[in-house]
Amino acid sequence: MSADRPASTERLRRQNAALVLRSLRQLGPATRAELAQRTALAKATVGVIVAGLEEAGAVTESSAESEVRSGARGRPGRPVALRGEPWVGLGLELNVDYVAAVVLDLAGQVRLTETRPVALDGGVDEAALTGLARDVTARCRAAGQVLVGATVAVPALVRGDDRTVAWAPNLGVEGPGLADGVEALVGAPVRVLNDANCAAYAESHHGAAVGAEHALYLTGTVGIGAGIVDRGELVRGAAGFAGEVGHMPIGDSSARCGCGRQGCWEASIGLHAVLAAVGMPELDTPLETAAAVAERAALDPGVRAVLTRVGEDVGLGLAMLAGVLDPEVVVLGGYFVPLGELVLAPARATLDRRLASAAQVRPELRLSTLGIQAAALGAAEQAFADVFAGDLDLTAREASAGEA
Amino acid sequence: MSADRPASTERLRRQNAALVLRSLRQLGPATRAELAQRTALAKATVGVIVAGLEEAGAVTESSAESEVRSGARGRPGRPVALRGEPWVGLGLELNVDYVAAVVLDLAGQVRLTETRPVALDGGVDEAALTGLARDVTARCRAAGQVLVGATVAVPALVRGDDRTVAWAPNLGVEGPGLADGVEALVGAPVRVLNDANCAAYAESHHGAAVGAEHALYLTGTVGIGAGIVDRGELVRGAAGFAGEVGHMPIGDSSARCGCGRQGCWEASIGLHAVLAAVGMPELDTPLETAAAVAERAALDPGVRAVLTRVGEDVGLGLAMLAGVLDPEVVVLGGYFVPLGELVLAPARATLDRRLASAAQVRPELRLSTLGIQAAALGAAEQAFADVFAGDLDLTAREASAGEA
DNA sequence: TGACTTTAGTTCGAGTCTCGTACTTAATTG
DNA sequence: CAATTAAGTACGAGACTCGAACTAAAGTCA
Repeated sequence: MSADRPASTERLRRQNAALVLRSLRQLGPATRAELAQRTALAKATVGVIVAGLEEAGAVTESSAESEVRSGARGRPGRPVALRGEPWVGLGLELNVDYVAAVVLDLAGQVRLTETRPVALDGGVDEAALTGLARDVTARCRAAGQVLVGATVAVPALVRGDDRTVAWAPNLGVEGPGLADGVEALVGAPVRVLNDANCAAYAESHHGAAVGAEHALYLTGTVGIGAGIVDRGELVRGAAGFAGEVGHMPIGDSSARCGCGRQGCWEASIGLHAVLAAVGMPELDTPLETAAAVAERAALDPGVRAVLTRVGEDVGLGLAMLAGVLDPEVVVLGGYFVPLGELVLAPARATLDRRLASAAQVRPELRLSTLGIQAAALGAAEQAFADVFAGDLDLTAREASAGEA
Repeated sequence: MSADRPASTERLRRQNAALVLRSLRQLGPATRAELAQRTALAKATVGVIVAGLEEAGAVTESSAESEVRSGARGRPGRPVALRGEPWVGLGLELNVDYVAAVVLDLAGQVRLTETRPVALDGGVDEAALTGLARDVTARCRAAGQVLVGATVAVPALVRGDDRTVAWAPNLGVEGPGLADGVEALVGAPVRVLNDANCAAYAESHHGAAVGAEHALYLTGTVGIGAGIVDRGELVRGAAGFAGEVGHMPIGDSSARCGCGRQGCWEASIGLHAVLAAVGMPELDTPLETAAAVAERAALDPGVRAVLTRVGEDVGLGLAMLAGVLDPEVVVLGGYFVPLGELVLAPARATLDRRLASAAQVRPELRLSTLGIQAAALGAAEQAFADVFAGDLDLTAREASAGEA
């Protein structure tokens, strides 16, 4: 029920500044007059806000390039655009077989991406992540960029405090240690989030679910996880564990799952289930493996049949999730991407059959377009969440950081 | 991503006033000094806000009754409390076998409830609802009460605009007609909402889920529906249809459902499934019917076995929902209430077995305490949502309505 | 070429709101 | 009956938004 904090006039200003920033981010550059229309703020107010943002380095007057209106009547406006320069957000991903980093600027442009494979020797390589974080922050600093925050995506249950790793089956990192470590390293506020949540956030801001306020993201490798976006925000649940869909009792009820039970969804649609059914070996990465399966499917009808069965089970689970959450778009990521329509088509068909009522519209099923960097990108975007919500004031930060 | 509207100083004030109102509602009466502490507002500001609210009739100085501090040192404070008097919210429920109304005051006290059975002749009796609405509003007006808004709960899919009934299998009321009709009648803003959503809202504000920011409500009669509360707010989904859980493929996969498919959850745990399994007839209302079944179960182990099986299927579905949504509390309503532990105990056991991971905590399973009026009560509470969110200013309303 | 029109952006004063400080008020304590 | 303590109020300062008036920069048209 709303934020439980008092509102001073200063907060008022931050909120309106954030409103302008959001407008610029979502609808693109605009003159002050246009901004006043879009935000319903008074022209004078917009003028003041833009001046402040300009001084903070958040926006610039985009030197009238492509923005010249052709046959305009009066004085031409000077379009204002988000500036990519000083402010950046850092997204990191710690996974079992790789670590990744994405640097995103305020304008939404990716400034740097790096992925490093990690030796698969039982645990996760936290050192690889901190090393990557150190390198990337150094490079940002060298380029005169200023971090507004960083977020680490991990394949684990993370508490609602956005710091504490509560359960990490494959990682050796429980507790708030990871957040603390990275924070010390990058010198900016750090969040830790579940990777599926981050990927969902990425898809809704940059990927296949742009424009959808209600989206569902399904990550698929060995395990299956979901990220839920409702009203543009992540649904986290009481402890922060929402989206644990891998062990829903769906699909082949006799399939043995890694968790020790039978009938879990991921035992039917996880990568291992597919490999077992088609008799193929696991390659270095899930994406390579899935690509190999897709290649084989082109020749082998048996493989296609397996994928059809998997698609049907995917559809079954999605029908359930669609009923519960009513998303506008469902994005499939992970190993489903290389398999494409081989899985998507039967999933769509099953989804249609199982929708609860005639009035319900089938959510659009799409493949992720962000690749392996989805989670890190979403993490970087998360770092800007406070800025666009008006909780973090770039103007006030000048003291702690010069601009270019 | 936040509200996309500009913030004026007037809105600022409304927000802070709402903050005070919420504090009074949730934490009870308090002196101005205490309020200042609770809200982090300045003492002076609280003074101004309270004065405004007092003038509007929203609060009074609670004549120092039970609120006297015993051995206090300085000047005693005068506790301020929400006033029940002029401002009330109206909740209505239109169902297949009854219509109900609840009048709730600003302080959260129920001022009036009325339930009227309706003849079961095929369709829903919209006239009964409008009649009830007319009577109740008349009585409110006579008592000098002023409606801040009304909400109608219906067993139907309602669009996100909170007005349009999109799909009502048993009702003859599609489109925005119902909202328009009631609005003309009561002379206050009217919303239409799904009944499970309203009941969930009621439980989280007045019932078994008070204090839980994340709750799940399961309504059970012939059909099964869910209401989802995340971060204190209803999760509605893209079209407003979230919570349609009755047709998830769970339980006995061969069970025939009214929707024409097999294996729907409500075909396993709905009232008809129970009656068929125990060979008992349906009585006038689901609650009476369930009470009869519970009575029989005390003597007949066969009936108990059936209810155990139902409980297990309930637990199976809840395990799935708990994984997806991670609620803190799950409240069972409808016909589950009379059955009580007969269903709850096996549901808990199954839920424990099926939880996705060791870190997850089983949500607390509770029975609804609000009875048949849950939906209407939640609807009434919804009418106050704008007030407590700071979107509706009671102070400004003086013009249109005197006070007692 | 030069007045006229049209739109963009700024300046300025008024109005609101919150906040901190100082002050008044009302109780208890010794 | 002071002294103490805490609640509530009055008041001025500061921050912010807003509307209106004003200036700036283009095109239009005679």
